[in-house]
Amino acid sequence: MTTQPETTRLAVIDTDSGFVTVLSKRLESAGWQHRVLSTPVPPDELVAMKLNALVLDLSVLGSDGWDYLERICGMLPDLGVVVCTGKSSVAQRVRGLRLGADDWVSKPCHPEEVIARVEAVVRRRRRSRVQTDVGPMVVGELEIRADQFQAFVSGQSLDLTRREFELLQLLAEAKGNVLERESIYQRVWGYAMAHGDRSVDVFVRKLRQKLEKGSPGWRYIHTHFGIGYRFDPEPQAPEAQEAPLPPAPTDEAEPAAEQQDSEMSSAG
Amino acid sequence: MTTQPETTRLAVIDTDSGFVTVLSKRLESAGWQHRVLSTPVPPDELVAMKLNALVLDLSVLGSDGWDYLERICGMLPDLGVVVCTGKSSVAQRVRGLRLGADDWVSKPCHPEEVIARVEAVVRRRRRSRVQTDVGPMVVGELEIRADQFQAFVSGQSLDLTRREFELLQLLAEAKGNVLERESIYQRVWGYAMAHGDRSVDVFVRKLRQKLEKGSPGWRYIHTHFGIGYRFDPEPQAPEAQEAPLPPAPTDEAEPAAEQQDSEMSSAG
DNA sequence: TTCCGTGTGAACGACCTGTGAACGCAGGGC
DNA sequence: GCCCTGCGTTCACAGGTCGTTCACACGGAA
Repeated sequence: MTTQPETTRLAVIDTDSGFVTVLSKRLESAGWQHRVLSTPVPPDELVAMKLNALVLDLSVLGSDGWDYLERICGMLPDLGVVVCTGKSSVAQRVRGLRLGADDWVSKPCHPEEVIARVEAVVRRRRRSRVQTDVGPMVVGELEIRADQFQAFVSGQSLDLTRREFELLQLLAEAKGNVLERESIYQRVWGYAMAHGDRSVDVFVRKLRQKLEKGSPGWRYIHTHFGIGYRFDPEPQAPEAQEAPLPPAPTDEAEPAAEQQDSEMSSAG
Repeated sequence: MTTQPETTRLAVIDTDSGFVTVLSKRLESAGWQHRVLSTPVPPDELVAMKLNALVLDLSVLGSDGWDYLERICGMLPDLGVVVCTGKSSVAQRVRGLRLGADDWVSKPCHPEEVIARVEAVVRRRRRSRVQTDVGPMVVGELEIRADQFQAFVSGQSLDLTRREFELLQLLAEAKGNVLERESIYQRVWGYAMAHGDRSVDVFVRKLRQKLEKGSPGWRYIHTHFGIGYRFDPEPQAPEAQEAPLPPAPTDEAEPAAEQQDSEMSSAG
């Protein structure tokens, strides 16, 4: 779980158009955010790109290559750097690695291997990074904090259980899109949903209850009949609702619950 | 954290005596602790060696190589793995890297390059690790001194054992964030947590006992059901405290820094 | 209308966590 | 060499929480 999307942001500095084209195509289909640069970019600009990794052909830089490499690695210790360059000697490769490169591949090389090596570099960097920087997500009155496995409304926890939180997170990340039950189950529970399983429905109900309790006046989860659910925060009654108060947390005698889904169950 | 080993602990699994001899000699003069193994060692034993890195010739393992590689990488996510093997195809290299290897070198190769690549892998791992070492950390009534492997309350040691201290330090550094059991185990014990292992719980209990003894009236470790633990010092009973000390007003002494969230209280 | 999908409440059981204690191992003192 | 002590691991039990399941009521679609 804690599946934060974590797409990889990659830049390629190379002038070898054939190689770059093939690599780009492959990156495209893998869904990586990437950018091709044919000239050495000042380290400051690289910083601004917020990259995860860099594929660099040293030959683009001529004799300044070593300096550039060292500067980059010094300034961006979190950046994964894969040097991908033509023929090289052992001494050159060792020098590059010692200057801070994470890997060194010699052309000609297969794009798939380059990608696999970048993945390995990024994977290792991510794994050892302390995962503190997951920005909270704000939707409607909600603040969804992955680092706390919890959602808040004005600083107040909704007391979600783990499953409830994971469901909410999944729905919120797909904001606006309808998710089928099977897909939800698959991604939250981790395996295929058995036919007739109502777990998703039950959890949606629990989630709605807690959302309603913590953020009345908003509707977050919408049912799509015969399909599944969609997350989309909507203020419900534009007036008289925004008071940040929890006035009488007694039982839900919500008067303004207009159309459907109020309580039915008399025999409850 | 986990402190010390400035030196790199490396194992080499290979039967190529010529290569191994040259490599060993070079490692020797570089002052690395290393060990050469000519047979595949069970993953458990590798764990016990507390390695930083492993150089592995897949051909030693025959067709079990992939399994072995995957198992090792799964069990020891912090271990740097460099596959160093004979001829290989792109597909094989990609497979190895995807299974968790950090690098792949094809023989024949220069020992210096192998060392440089191991260095790069280990560096990547260490880089993000250290950073917050030196200054004593003050949280609540606690003073956590990494240089002493000990925590104090008004100068009085809590008599933490090493594991207890490492657990406390890890939790405290992640202050405010919920840490999953698996993550805690991985980072304190150094390898993947076996299913059903209760060690983390037991140590949390021991830690809580010692914290309660030394700093009653504060709660430090909070349980998050189904997830793990969170460190956040909270004064428990604002009154009835002897208020003995003016805790060093350094940076961290904020008790109620974050909005408190619910945590599902154990024992309460 | 009928059929099927969804909302709802409740109850059961599985799982999770706290806790105490026993075990095995390693190191130090005698 | 032997014993003692400290430490980390493992086991068993207790209590609580949470997830699943069931039965039924409601609502949309044919």
